[in-house]
Amino acid sequence: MADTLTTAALTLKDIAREAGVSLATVDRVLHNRPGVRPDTVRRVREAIERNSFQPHVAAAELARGRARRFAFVMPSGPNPFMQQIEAYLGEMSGWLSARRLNVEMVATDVFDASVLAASLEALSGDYDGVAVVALDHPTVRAAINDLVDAGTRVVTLVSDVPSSRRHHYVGIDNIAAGRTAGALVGRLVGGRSGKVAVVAGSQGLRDHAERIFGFNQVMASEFPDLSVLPVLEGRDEDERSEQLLARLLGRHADIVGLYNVGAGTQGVAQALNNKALSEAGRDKVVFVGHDVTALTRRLLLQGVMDAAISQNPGHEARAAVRVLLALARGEPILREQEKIRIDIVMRDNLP
Amino acid sequence: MADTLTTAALTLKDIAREAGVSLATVDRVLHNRPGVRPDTVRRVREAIERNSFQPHVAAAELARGRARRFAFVMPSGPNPFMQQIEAYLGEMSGWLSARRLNVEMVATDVFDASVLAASLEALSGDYDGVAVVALDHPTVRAAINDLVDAGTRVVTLVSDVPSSRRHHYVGIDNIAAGRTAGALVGRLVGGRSGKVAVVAGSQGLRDHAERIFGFNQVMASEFPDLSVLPVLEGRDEDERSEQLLARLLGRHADIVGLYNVGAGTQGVAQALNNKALSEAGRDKVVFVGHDVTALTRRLLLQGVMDAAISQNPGHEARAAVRVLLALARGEPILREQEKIRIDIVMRDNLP
DNA sequence: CTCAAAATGAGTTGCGTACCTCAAAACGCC
DNA sequence: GGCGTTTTGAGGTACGCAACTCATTTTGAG
Repeated sequence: MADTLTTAALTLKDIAREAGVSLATVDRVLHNRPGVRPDTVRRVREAIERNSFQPHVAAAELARGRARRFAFVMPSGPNPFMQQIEAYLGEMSGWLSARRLNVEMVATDVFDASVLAASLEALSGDYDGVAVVALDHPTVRAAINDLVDAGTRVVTLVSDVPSSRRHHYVGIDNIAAGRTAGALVGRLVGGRSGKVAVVAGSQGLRDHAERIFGFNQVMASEFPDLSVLPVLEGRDEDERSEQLLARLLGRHADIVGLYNVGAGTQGVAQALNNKALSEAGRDKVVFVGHDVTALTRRLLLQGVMDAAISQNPGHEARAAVRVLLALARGEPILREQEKIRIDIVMRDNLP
Repeated sequence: MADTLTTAALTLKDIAREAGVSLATVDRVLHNRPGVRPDTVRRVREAIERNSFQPHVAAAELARGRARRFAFVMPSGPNPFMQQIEAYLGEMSGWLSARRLNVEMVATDVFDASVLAASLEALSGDYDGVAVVALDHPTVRAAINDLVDAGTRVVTLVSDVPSSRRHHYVGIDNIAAGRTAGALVGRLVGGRSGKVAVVAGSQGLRDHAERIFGFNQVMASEFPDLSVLPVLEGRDEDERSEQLLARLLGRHADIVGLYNVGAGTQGVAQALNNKALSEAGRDKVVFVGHDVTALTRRLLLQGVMDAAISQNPGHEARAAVRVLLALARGEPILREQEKIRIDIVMRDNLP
């Protein structure tokens, strides 16, 4: 009836006895310290395996004494999504200090490869772990690899550098996110045929490019009645996005759907709400965008926006910390837990 | 540039000095032990506040010695959703044993109030925390309250007993889940008018009843062109669900949408796939159901199912453990982290 | 076989807290 | 003021591990 999921609590002493060596030797093996014969190492490792021994986290943490230092390297501009991540880190402060973890925010221009790389290099040696919103660029990749070589744990956050040797990526699969947006626009348009507009920050940004790729994939294969118009590059700025989109809406009377890939949501919404349009008796344009912010929340409730694709910023913040901590402790990572999901948020499941 | 989120590491000794008392007195205050004058208690509490002191989790954990025992009281039947929860708990076994946490599974008939209550009462005193998939019934409520009074931490899992004094509920808002299902069916039907079928396990189950309530709310207010047919009670059984639904589909040629509230998904899908129907040249029925399992995953990929409302079972399992642990340690709960979201899962964002 | 180098054993200290004991001091009551 | 009671102080031990020292044993090269 009662089925236990955990094993008895062994200690290092038990392992030492099992392996027929002293505590000191087990300690050497456990921490990869030199001066142990390969054969002895094997014996100790086997004893650890055989008993599926887990060092007591609390004891290990207590014994090492020094606190751990983590750095979060984030964009300096006023980006609501990044501000949310910071806010959620702030909410964890009690959790962090109870574990003697120091988390520092480092603001930098993440869009300038050399500036970002310099910021990363500056952290070398001082930190146990670094989370970075990374630009995918050779210079940045090199800086990340340098950090890793220096023994610092590195996770990329939101935006990945797959070619680097970062230990982990905390963020969503942006191609799948684009596909999801495509499926939503297609389905919510509801059988009408017509054109679909796409507004992005820049196609040079890896995440935006990937989202557009996924979006087009789905539109082409599953919704032949909808044709996707060339991407508007709004640079994530409200004014520019509004102007570009307004012009496009004026030119094409049969736009039935809209995918806003990045920020600039305010401008996009404004262009859609334009009086001239509604007076022309047009159908509502299906509007799918990204992220749940105060603005998109309002737009969803008002019905201006139909769905938001979201990556939970709180989850990302906590996952980054947990992954860095697990890496530093040498604990396994709970992949399922740290995986960031693509959330579809509509009015009725607003978090 | 670098902004730290945590404070200096104080110890109990520092607090004792600050408050002008001895370590022993601080300890007494911290653990609500008797024998301290109210005035002294206040002085100590103030010193703790003033320095926002946090006991070192690792040290506390190490010092208390004994392992903690948690029990998960779950339905005994072969329910895939519950099996997933168990599986995810199994995946945590390393994490658990590194923290000297013992988690035991207790299978019982959660649909029989007196049996469930007896199972709960039997746990009294032996466990630090209990997570229970609870039936909302006065007898169960009393059993939960008894556990709480005995000092055991109790969280309800998946299904809540709001009137009890359980410390926390780990699960979704089922009314909102039903609303979300309604919005999805309504939107995905795409402007067609017709009838909508609803299949539930039983309207006597609190979560099913709440989902249906939310579903009807949205259908009535937002989709006047769709009329909801009386609920079919399939008792979460495949065969029964299939028969009931097949009969309904035969009677109403204009069914355009279907909401499956609980399990029995296999049967529902079979009824929809019936040859007789497809040969009649009917439109596809929009099918929205719950939970991502091997089956619903396949149905989504095949296009039989259009969307699944999901509560992440892995998240629920981990959240339950974390909440119990935080409660036992007297740590604050990260509400944002432990909140279970209503996930909308379509083919392209299948996890 | 010899001897230096490598491997190992034995032991210590300290991390911050929980939990306990015992003695001393402060207190309130008559 | 004396008494018993309550409150407080002082101190110790234990938890499991990291990190270190130093002595001792084993090993392999010459």
